[in-house]
Order: sequence, then C-alpha cells, then structure tokens
Amino acid sequence: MVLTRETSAGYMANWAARLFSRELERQLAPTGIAPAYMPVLFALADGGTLTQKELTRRAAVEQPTMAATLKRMERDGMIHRRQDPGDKRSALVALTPLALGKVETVERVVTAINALALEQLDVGERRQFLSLLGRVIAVLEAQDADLGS
Amino acid sequence: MVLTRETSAGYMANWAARLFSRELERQLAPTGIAPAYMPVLFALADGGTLTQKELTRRAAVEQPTMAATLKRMERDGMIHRRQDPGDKRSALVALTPLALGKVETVERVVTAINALALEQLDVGERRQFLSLLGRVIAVLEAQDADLGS
DNA sequence: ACCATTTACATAGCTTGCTATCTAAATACA
DNA sequence: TGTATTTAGATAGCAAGCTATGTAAATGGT
Repeated sequence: MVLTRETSAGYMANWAARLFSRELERQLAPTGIAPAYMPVLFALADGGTLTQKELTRRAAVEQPTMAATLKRMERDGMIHRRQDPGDKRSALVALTPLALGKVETVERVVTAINALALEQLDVGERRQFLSLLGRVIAVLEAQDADLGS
Repeated sequence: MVLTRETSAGYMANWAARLFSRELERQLAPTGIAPAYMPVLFALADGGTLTQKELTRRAAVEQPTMAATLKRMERDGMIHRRQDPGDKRSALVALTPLALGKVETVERVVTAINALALEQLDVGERRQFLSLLGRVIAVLEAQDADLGS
C-alpha cells in the first residue's frame, strides 16, 4: 500500500507548520512582524543585545538563514547592530524602539493562535501534544547532530 | 513572561517540519526525489494520471506551489503531461518510468524516517501523536477556509 | 448566439529555509 | 613571533512555500 498523508508524521508536521505560519502571517501583517522575526523578537524583548551566533542557536536555524532574517529585520527597521567591542568579526544585535513597541501585541497574537490550534484538545491532551512533539524533535535533532559530525 | 519555543505549538511544529525535511532530503538525495515531489509521487504511483488541480488538492498546497513543483519534476524527468482530451486548459500528469522505478525505495525511506522520529514513543503514543496532529490540522484548516471565503 | 463569469493553469515576486563557499578576525601552537 | 586553524559572519544559489495577477478555455444565462 502506498503511504497516505494521514499516517505520515513528517507530512502532517509539514502541513501543520504551514497552517500555523499562514495564520501567523495573516494576523501579524499589520504589525510588520514576519513569522521568522519572532525568535529574534522574543530573544531580544528584554531590551538586551545578542550576537548573530547566539540568535542562530536560539532560533535553531542555520547561520545563513539567520543572516538573511536579520537583514530583512534591519531593512524593516526592527533591529540595529553595533560593533562588538571585544570581537571585530561580530556585531551585537538589539531591537529598535519600533520593534520593542510591538512585542506585547505579537505575544498576544501568538498566544491566541496557539490557543486556537489546541482548542479542540483538553488540558491533558495539550500537554501531551507538546511533550510528544518535543520528544520527536529531540530524536531528529540527535540524528541531525550525528550526521553533522 | 516572554514566550519560549518549548511552549509554542506553532514554533515546535515548524521546527519538527524542518527536521523531517532535512532528514528526508539527505536520505532521498541519491534518488533525485525532493521532499515536495512525494505527494505527487504517491498520488500517481499506481501508474494513473491526474490533473494539476487534483494534485494540488491532495498535496494541500496552493496552485502556484504545485505548478512550480511539477515544473521541477518535469525538468528532472519524473513526470510528463499530455493534453486532457476533454478540456484544453488542463493537462493529465503521469509519472515517467524513471519515477515509477523509485516509488518503492522512496516509500521505504519515508517509512524509516517516520519510524525513527517516533522511536521513543510507545504504540499508544504514536497513535495519539498522529491523532492530535490531525485534530490541530483540522482546526487550522477550518480557520483557513473561513478566512478564504 | 453572445457576453459575463468561472475555472485551469502560468507567471511574477516575495519569504524562509537549506548547502557550499568566501573573507577577515581571533586563537593556538611550534 | 609567525603561521595554521578555527570562528563569525556574508554571499551565492536553490527549493518550496505564499499572494496577486494574467490568459485562455469552459460554462451559464438572457
């Protein structure tokens, strides 16, 4: 029998991710915050600064992906960079006041979408869902790390 | 408190989807089958033909996404199209013998990756995971359909 | 029969992800 | 000290997703 999408965890994960991202994009459109900006926004929401390397690690994306995201965020006036005084290769990234002013709104939108997505699940199922997703991610991350070595 | 990735279903879904897709790409590289080809490959694995519209529906992507995927598959010698005799706007898509010869291998790879991803879950948890994912998708699909009207 | 609408697909242009590769600065060590 | 390696980031080029829009064929209504 040929695989059906309903029984393929990979296909379902991709599908769910696209639906989340579409909804996020729709609801965040008026703020000028794109889905990929969110890990950066939340990591710097306290007003602090981080290097690109650290942002890359926290967003769990590859370095060139983060470089491109920061370039778009800079273009959109959401971040600025200043020289790292201790390392000339590196810059310290911070949110602009414009971006800082959007953090609360974005947080409300994200929370609402997560709530919508899980609205058919009871409290136990919601915890279970996040926990199972986390365990699946852990296995795949380990595999990824193995092959990257 | 600012959102953390571990408690955001959307972030976790995106993360899991990227890990699945990286692993798939790695393991399918020698076959010349890209992840996006798979819904088409499986839909046509019986040797039959389908229109682009029907393939779009089954893959749950937008029409221009499927148009681009079919273009790459054609470039790679995986599909061919012939005029739909009953509708001059439309073509009937079929797999080439080259692609048909890869179906079994691809199916084995996909099955293995799904098994790997779920290896830390017991049988009940695996069923639960797919079921919860399905319910989340259903809610988001409904929302998407609402807004599209 | 004719025009308006709908439908199937194509194209343009963008985001977000990836790998591969380059440059320049920092670090290690002989 | 001087070279070799490692590290931080940039860039090129591609895949795969999206929205908006265009074109041509099919359909529907008067």
